Amino acid sequence: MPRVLKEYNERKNEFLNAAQELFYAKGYEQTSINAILEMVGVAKGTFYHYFKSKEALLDAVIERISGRAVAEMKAIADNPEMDAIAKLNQVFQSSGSWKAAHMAIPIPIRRALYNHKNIMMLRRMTLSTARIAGPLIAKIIQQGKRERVFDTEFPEDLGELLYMQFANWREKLADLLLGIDKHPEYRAKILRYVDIYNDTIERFLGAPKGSIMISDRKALENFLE
Amino acid sequence: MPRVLKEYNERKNEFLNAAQELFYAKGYEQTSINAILEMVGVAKGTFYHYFKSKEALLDAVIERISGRAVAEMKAIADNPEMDAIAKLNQVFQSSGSWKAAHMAIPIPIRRALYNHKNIMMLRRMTLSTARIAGPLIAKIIQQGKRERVFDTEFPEDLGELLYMQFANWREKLADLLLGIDKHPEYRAKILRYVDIYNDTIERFLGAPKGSIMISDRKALENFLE
Amino acid sequence: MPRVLKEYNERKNEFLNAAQELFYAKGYEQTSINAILEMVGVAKGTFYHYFKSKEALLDAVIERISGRAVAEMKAIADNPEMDAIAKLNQVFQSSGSWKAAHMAIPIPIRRALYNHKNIMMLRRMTLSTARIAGPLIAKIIQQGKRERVFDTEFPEDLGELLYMQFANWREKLADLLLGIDKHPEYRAKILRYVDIYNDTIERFLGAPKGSIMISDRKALENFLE
Amino acid sequence: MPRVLKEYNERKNEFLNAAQELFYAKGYEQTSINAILEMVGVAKGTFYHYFKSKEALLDAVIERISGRAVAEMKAIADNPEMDAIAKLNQVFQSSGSWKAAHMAIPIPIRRALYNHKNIMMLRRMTLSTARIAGPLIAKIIQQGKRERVFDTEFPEDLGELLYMQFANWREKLADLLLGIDKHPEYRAKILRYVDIYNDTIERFLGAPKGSIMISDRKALENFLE
DNA sequence: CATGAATGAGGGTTCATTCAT
DNA sequence: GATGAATGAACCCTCATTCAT
Repeated sequence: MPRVLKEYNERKNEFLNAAQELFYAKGYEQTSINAILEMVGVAKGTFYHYFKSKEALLDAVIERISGRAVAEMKAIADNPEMDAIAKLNQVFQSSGSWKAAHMAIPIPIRRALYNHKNIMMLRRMTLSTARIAGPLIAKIIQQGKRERVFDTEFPEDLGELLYMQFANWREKLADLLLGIDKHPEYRAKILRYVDIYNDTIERFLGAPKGSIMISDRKALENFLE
Repeated sequence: MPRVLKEYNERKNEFLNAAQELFYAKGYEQTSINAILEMVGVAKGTFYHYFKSKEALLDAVIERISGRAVAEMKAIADNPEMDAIAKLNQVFQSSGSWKAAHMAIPIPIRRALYNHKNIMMLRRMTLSTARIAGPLIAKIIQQGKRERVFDTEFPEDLGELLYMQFANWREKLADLLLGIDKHPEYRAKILRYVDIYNDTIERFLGAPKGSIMISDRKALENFLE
Repeated sequence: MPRVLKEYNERKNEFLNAAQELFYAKGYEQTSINAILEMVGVAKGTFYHYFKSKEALLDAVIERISGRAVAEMKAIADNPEMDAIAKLNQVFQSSGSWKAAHMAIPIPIRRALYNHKNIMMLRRMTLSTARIAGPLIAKIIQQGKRERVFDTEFPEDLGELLYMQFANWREKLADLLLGIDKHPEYRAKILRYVDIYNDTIERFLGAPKGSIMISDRKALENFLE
Repeated sequence: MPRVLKEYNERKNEFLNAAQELFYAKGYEQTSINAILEMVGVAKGTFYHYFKSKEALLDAVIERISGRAVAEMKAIADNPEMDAIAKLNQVFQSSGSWKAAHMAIPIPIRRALYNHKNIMMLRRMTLSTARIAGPLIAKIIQQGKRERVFDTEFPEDLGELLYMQFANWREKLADLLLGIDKHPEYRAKILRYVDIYNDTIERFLGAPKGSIMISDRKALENFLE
């Protein structure tokens, strides 16, 4: 194999990209270092210049993903011009994870991502993100209390709980989406669930009816064609 | 090793028992067929008389567990003498999985059970149970509507969603319980979460304030000593 | 590869034999499990039915070798018909390790055995043997004291020390033997050393001049042709 | 890493120092070039400017150590003012290797040094030293013969043999010292061995009783507190 | 002289599964 | 039904060494 030299961070990113793609597609346990090596196109030993172990690679992948997700959220949460409801809706709707996980990703990969062999990574990503996203969302909720659109006694706790709820909803949605071929009735079910879900969040926060559109019904309807 | 002959179903149950214990304690991937064999006290080849593969064993374990959980629920749901609220509270509170998962199980095992290496099995158990428990709970909700204690437009969907919500709560609770040693403040957080959680369910169902005690605050308070 | 079934102990012995030969010839570190497998003619996984690890195999090899050496010694030491001097001479002269290590073994293997890459195993064999041989020899020395042919204050300690001395001498001798091609003068040196060595042991034990022939001069002279 | 230029020999010495320390502490095989590089604070490729291979480095380390040991001995042996017995006692007692190996070195390092994984290097050092030290000691023995305090027929051979004997004794002593924690009775054993050992050497050389104190009983007694 | 990314053969080990007995 | 020796692909990882810069 001809030797191709690259800068440290460039190669490291190649590893992260390859790993992320394969972990998504086949699951962490099911992805061999060999497969990653092959995708990056380097020799066996090269891996260990960049990561101490396979597990360290997983950590890095997770950290990168949740880091990116949080960065987006942070930008929204810190925007001084938006009101709390707009922020909340956008934090989730525009969340890279949402779009990325559901719309843009090709179906076979999506199918793999939510395969049960993959749950572990997904869960760790969720938890890792929640830890940072929780306080961020909590701040939005507090803003909402000041703006008198939210009414809740537990703004801090709700930040994290809301994010977890979102993550679970996302998984449920993915599940249903992937089952549509077999169960056409899922189409209607999904739209019903969107309503229930948004409604639930409103009750959660004591927000005005119809204000929360964490999951965008319109976008979904379009997607369901 | 002396050859011990047993009835087909007896031996099969021994396999299921051993597998369940080990899967709980160490996770599915981390449990080798060898370990199961050793626990059952039987030779290598014997395994394949009972299960086609390791994966088939997992399926059987999951099926058995969710079958048991559902049987308990069914008995409660079908009881003609209870009102809906009592049924709902008891379905979850007395749910074998709940007690089993949190109170009776020794800490190290609980720690293992909720380790992220184990999530896959837990998730599959939850999904498997939810599929059957959903309609059961839906029936209770409908009874509640007839009794005018619940007020919701989506009784069918809520059955399943409620169960999933419960499962997520259970995981979150386990997480917090296991972290108490390191973070004493979790003690207070857990009790706060119980309130939030019960409150959430009430809003979910449009139930009277204070009626829902899916998670029993008193029991938890005692447990937290 | 066609499957060949053997009895547990037979196969285990095949492993021990192959390992011993290869460890001797190339050293422990330099011998790959693969090489052993190839020599035994079985598949990779088979190894781990018999030994928990490569290190466990080394332990077993060492134990077997020193076990055999000691068994021979024990037979001599326990012989009620021999006097102490005869026993002492025979314990070492007839010691399997001695003959095996120096006379019968083909030169290239002998060369390898005493290669410095191999010292570790040799040393462990020596120590392992010494631990058991020490008390055995001590008993002979005590018999010698009773027979008034040995005169020493430390019969117990001398048992072990004598064995170690012997082992060192054996190594030195091997060294010289292997150097004979390059240094013809070693021939004379070896014979001189035999004398010195036997003399040393006599002084060690306070034995009569000429009584000790731990290393057999005659045999060596013959060998040196 | 900033590039630091050093004089050839200075850097080479840094390599030797690092290697010696690590070889002692972890054994040759167990020490990776990487670890040495890290300790020197220099990049991968640099190593091969100074040593052709890892083995060449070991050779250099051994050569340097035995060179130093011999230099000390030589100074004593060539001292025209000392008598043979004083020289002999001092050659060993003051031998850097002795003090270094037993008294000054911290226990964990000593434990490592005499670990069986390390024997190969130790043995090579001993042999390498013995080759040069032999004739030196032989000269002292001959001086002793002239001074009529030694009485032996083989002064030349005894030089080397004496050194080897010393080396073996040193290893045995190290072994016992390291076992003292577990076996308190070793304390007495060590002192007994010192006596036996010195006595042995006297008989070896035909030296007056009590003249030889190659191992210093007093120093050891103090050390054993 | 020095760097450090890259090599790649090879290491020991695991384990679900097969099959002759 | 049960045994357990045997399989072999695949696993993760190590490390002395090379070489473009």
